[in-house]
Amino acid sequence: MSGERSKAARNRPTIHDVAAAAGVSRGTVSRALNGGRNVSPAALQAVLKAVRTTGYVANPAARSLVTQRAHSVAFVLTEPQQRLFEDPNFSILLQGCTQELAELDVPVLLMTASTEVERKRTSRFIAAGHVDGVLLVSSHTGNPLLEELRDSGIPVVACGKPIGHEGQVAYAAADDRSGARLMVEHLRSRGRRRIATITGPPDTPGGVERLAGYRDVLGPDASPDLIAHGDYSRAGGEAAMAALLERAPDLDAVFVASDLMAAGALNVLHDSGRRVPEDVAVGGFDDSSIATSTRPALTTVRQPFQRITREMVRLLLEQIQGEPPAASILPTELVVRAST
Amino acid sequence: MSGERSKAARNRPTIHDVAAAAGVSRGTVSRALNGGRNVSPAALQAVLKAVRTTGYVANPAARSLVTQRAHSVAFVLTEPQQRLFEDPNFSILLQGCTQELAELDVPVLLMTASTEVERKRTSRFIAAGHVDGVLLVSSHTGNPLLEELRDSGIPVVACGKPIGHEGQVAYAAADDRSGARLMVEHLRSRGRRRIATITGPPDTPGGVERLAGYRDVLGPDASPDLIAHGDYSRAGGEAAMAALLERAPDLDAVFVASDLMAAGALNVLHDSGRRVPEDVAVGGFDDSSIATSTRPALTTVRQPFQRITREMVRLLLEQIQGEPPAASILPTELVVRAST
DNA sequence: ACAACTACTGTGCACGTTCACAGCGCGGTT
DNA sequence: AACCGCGCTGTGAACGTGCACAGTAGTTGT
Repeated sequence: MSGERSKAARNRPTIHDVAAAAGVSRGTVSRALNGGRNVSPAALQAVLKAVRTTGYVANPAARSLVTQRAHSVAFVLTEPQQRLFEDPNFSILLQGCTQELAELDVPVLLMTASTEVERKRTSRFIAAGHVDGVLLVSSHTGNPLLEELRDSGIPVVACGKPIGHEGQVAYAAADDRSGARLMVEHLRSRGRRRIATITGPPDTPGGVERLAGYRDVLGPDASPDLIAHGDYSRAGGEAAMAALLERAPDLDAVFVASDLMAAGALNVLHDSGRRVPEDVAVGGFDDSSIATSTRPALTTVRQPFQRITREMVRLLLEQIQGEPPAASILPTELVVRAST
Repeated sequence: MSGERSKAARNRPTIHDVAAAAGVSRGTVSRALNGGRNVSPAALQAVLKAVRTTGYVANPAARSLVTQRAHSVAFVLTEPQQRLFEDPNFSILLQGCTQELAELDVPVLLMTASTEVERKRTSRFIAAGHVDGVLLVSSHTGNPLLEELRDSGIPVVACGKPIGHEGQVAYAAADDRSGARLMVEHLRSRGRRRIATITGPPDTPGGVERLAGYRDVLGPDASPDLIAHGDYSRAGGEAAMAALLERAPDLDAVFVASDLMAAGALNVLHDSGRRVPEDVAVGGFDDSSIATSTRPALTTVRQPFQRITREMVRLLLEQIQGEPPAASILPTELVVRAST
């Protein structure tokens, strides 16, 4: 990254040029542009006009250097890269956070930390002060990155409850447990009696909480035969569904802990000759774009992604302002479609 | 974004601290860290050790200020936001570019420009010098952003041929036309005679080129009845398929210009009682993650996304170094699965 | 009348780095 | 012996901004 300066960089007007054009001093220009307090109306107008004529835009590096703030935020994904484009949830979170922050003129840096090398790089990068805070999308517990970030003192907001760090790390999450209860109660109300479940990984909050909600409703009916573990991937959903059919061929419903896994489960049920929902009812979780694209369309539990991203951003900005980390638990909603 | 300084920002070691710890001067530390030329082995070792003990990481803002380089790059998406999580192509491009650049320690800023407001914001942001270059993912022609960027003189690489700007703007693209030919020839070789197509929007390179490839093969057989336009969305694919069935109920194959639209078309064919591939063969384009998740799995044309992203990054870095914009056209490949 | 306050303005300094330059010692050539 | 070139080193300046401070003019209060 060296060589000729681009046309954009060359001759870019500085705050001095604006001051000269407006007939005031640098300080006045700076004040006029940052809040405009203690600036006379005449000076303010002159500055604004000079900004227009010169095409001045403040140099972010110079500003960062003196304010000790990067004025940007990192979105860090610790999941395998595959996930970003297989599971729409991640894109939705990314897009929601980006949009939310764009309105505040805060750019989002996208970083991944799925391998050891990437984690080191990301960690070092963040430690360098490139960003003021981190939006961390990492479901698996035990990832060293979270502790590294916490130790470095940089504001962090996790998406989903950070198991083992509750109270120390801010987070926003849907109420997984009661969402799962909603779904399982719904399946029961449809007359289903052999309700199986495909869970998320046991080291993720969604894996734990959604299973807990399932157990809340079924109690002793939640036999181990009816519980299979998935990894939130489509292939994982397929494998888990196949295992369930092997162990409990008489099941008449499945609550799947994510829409993507549910789509995999639907394919396996289809291949096994079972009709959905006549023979087996299928419930998902997320209400992602997948839910309406399967045949039949998925009954699912809606995660309020827009509120989640809004809360993540709010919690992060709060911490950047110096407030202590907090948490937000958001309600879920049952969305009934054709699969139950 | 003001308030207390975070723990990370407080007491961060500077190059002075490293110099003091190593018993050398700032200049020597700087030289040792940037290439290490004209530095004695003893000094180099001392500096490296001091860096380790102090935990020094260079301040990016200070570096940017003096080098006049942001050392970062923007990934700008001008499509409707919906697309980012509906169509895996965008996530793949994003993830590919991010990974490619991460290895060079260049962070990627994600920005959208789907509305007028966003475009203005993004344009201003880029003009401010936050980034050294732009990876532009914008299929529709006539977007003012491209001209704004070109006028500002910042290096830009488009993904897909920028219609009307060839030769002025660098780009990387798959060879859409010959890819389409591959698919239509394949359908013919399967004995299909009434081959329809669902195109992309006529103001996109994929919309134009893939249709041209279809016409190349079919010649006079490409009757208007057999051509429907989609918008690269799943819903668009559904609508186009429904229209085709209306106009040409005897069709026995469809070449769809994207996997996502093809998935929509499959659903409509399924709902209309037609069997795939027995009654109607369906070919997609992209070989995205969707292709293996439909039932039946999609025969499709593989876009070499990894090479595309690699080329985009290469072309961008070249321009940042001062070289003129160039273009890369990459070959496609037919992937035969169950839908044909 | 003078002091005290308010509203506004200009100036020096600092942020942390890179780069150009000058200085140094040392070995080899004139 | 004086000179030159070479490898290495330290130092001052500059990048462009925000902020603290000092200063000025005008207004209010006693």
